Amino acid sequence: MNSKFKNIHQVISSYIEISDAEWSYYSSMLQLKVIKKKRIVLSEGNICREVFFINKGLLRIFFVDNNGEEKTFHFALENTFATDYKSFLKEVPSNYSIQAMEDTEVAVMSLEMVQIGYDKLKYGEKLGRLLAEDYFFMFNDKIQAMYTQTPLERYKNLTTSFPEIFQRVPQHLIASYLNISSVHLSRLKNSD
Amino acid sequence: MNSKFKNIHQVISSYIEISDAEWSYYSSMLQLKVIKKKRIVLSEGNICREVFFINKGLLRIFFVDNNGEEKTFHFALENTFATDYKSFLKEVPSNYSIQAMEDTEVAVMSLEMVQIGYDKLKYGEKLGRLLAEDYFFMFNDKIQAMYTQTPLERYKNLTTSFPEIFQRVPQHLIASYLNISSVHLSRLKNSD
DNA sequence: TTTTAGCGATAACAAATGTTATCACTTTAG
DNA sequence: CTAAAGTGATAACATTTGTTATCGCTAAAA
Repeated sequence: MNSKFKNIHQVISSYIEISDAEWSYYSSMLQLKVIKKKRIVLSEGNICREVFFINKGLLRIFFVDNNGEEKTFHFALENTFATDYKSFLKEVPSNYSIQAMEDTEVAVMSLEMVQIGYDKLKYGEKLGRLLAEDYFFMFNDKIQAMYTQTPLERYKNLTTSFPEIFQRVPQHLIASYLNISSVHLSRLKNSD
Repeated sequence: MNSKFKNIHQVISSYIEISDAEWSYYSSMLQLKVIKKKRIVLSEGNICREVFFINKGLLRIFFVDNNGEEKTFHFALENTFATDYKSFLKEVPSNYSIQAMEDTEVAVMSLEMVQIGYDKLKYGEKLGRLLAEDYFFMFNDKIQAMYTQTPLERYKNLTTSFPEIFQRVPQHLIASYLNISSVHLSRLKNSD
């Protein structure tokens, strides 16, 4: 069993039962890649052909608004998946770009591999369902936070739920993630 | 075949293959209900025990922010599902309330019924996956709209994508759905 | 090493949005 | 039918947030 895929094995095992035989069959389709810092692995307008599982490092998912400004949609951390799920599954052009914020080691899955998972793994469809549900819940919480919290509250929550982020990405990207200007974030930080 | 469940049958059939035998078995677990206008069918803090499929009418999903003000999260229309999916699946207290905006006819599914679907229907897990994916995509679009569009743009999009809404729900609820004050929405409307 | 580009704080000002109050009009409840 | 509650427009004002510009500092590139 390739130790490089230990993390993704653990995560998948937390969702479904998967036998060693199944895993050795399935994980043989995984590809390990290292993405250099600042490298863009998906550009807006292209079809997203890969799901990245992050072993180490940090990916940033962003899109460009009507004024041509980048908005950071999500920071994808270790042991989570990163992709444009819609573009990937439906094979339509993506609205998103994905960029490495650090040298990042990922396990890569293709669409073919995911579909083989649905068809051939005993609990493949269930895995797909549970993952979609979990990411759905995550988005749900994000929307609720956008509705109910002020930028200052969102900032404070971030400092408690993920303090390392401030060491790992520049502040103006955090501002864009919070959907406020960098000047405003600086003000909020230094005013209480 | 009960004609009251024709709509939900069509929607499910658009996701998966389901035989007549399977459907007559499965649909026998459905319950038809009529919800009177203004009636609240889920209150914040309670566990959501039902998924509603809307035959006719309109449900409003909302939560209460830190200042005690209602925020309208979603308007659920004919031929769509409405629930707090997280509360329902995980059996945890809900952050949401659900209220009928009109006399509303729904087909009701229990958690037990949904789980039987996963286990017993040939493509039950696949149905669950595809539904979770679709609602995930919907939330994804909603987040992107919140990041990239001004309130005026969101308002205009609503007028084109769902014009009837303005006849069916009061404007101040639309304002809360757009996440702006009712005064501000009134201004936007009457200023260009 | 020496530039150059990126980053974050700050000030001054502008624009967007919220708050409160009032009013006319409708719908609903008794 | 009548009173009460709900609804939407509007004005005046307050607050939040964005924009532009500047500056010093640091990190990256030549």
